Amino acid sequence: MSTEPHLPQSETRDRILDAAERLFMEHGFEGTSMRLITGAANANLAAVNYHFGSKDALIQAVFRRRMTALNEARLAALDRLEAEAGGEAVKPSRIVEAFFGTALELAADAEHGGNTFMRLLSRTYNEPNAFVRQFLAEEYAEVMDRFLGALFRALPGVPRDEIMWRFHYMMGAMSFAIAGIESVYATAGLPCKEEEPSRMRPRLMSFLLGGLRAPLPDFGAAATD
Amino acid sequence: MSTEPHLPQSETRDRILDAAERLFMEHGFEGTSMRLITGAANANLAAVNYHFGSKDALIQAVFRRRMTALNEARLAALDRLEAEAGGEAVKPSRIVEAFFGTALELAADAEHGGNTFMRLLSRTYNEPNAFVRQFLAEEYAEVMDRFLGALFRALPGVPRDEIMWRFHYMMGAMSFAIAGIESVYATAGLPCKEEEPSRMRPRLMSFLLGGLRAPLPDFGAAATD
DNA sequence: GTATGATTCAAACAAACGTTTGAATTGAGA
DNA sequence: TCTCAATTCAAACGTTTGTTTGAATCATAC
Repeated sequence: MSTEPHLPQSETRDRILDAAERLFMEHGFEGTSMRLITGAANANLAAVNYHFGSKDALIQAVFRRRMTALNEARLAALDRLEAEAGGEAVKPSRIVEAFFGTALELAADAEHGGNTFMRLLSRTYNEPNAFVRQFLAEEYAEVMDRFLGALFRALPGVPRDEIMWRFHYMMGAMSFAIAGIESVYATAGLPCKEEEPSRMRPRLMSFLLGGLRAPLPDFGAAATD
Repeated sequence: MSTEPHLPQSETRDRILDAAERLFMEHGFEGTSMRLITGAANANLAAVNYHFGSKDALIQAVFRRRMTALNEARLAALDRLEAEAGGEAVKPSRIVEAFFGTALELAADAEHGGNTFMRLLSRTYNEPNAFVRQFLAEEYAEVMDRFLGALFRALPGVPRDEIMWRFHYMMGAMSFAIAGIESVYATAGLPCKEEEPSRMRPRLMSFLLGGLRAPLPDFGAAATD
């Protein structure tokens, strides 16, 4: 109150961030107007430009708010594993657990918006929006370097291309896991009850590890097929 | 020319569909204006409304053009497998090959827009746009029914929930495989050369089958963890 | 040629967009 | 009470949006 200048962290700012996070997840960036955001946040239309400067800056703020914490948690988990291993290579399953488990924990937190954010993040992977992608790539740079490097060391016999692609596939599987199952199966007359959060983690993790451990593809045989 | 009324399948119509397909893939539905589409298609602004009626109708037309063929090819492949099996259950790996292999073949066709469309389709999974989702769900209904049913028969010991989730995960992995790897790893100083199309299929298929065959998750142990 | 239906075109429409403005309102310190 | 900065607000800004219009152009059949 005394040392800090004047950063009441305006309650309005947070309401706008929460509303924007949810609406971006539901309708995308271009599909969400400032009037929709400020309306849902019970704020004046001009509030976004006052607090953030522009819509683009708001988008970045929405990501920055959670992304930093997520990536720090991931790096901390990897640090812990590498410290335990003490020079030895960390087991691949532990590395995968550290990366994707951290994300799933955030996605399981529905009360503080973690789930909303992870669904927004999943959605954003497939939106080649120029500056959002640039922003995400910068945020991910160190994390990717560390985790892929750990996997390279853990799987010295496996080509690095192969590891990167499998990691990429795992990201896709996680993305869909978080997005939920109702997307396509809803109208199909199939039972599609939503996943209980505590079941998602072991379910997905088993699949991911199965995929990671799969035998290497035989390009020679398949190329002529 | 004589029996058909007047359907010259206006060359303009196709140019608009091609341009829209590509631009929707790059910028999303809301991020792509009619002026951008008609500009890229060398057509007049009013041409979209003349040939399709509205922007929403154009979106549906873009999907309908390829989706029907893709799903028919999938069903035909499954028909073939079931005929070969002659009453017996089809091997899970063959079922997965039929569903995802068909999609990958379309994605490998870069010349006639198949690749563009598959990337658009992947992107659309994560866009809960109301009426596009409805449209996709209807298009997928029969295919999902058939393929999941075949998997249920092929894996009688596995809970149906588990099969549906793993199929969903596989869709996510395929989605990311088609979208390409450069999304996140670009700025990270990692080698991220694009995949040669012929290598994508065995690479992804090996991962998918590894995930499908993974041991079932142990919910009991993990729930208390 | 002339008529007819299909297609293209430039121009305009109202609505929604992100942003800016300048005056109100607020709240704490002097 | 007065001050001053932070915040809110209604109103307007100039663009861009999807769509419509009515005349021009094209191609074909008579």
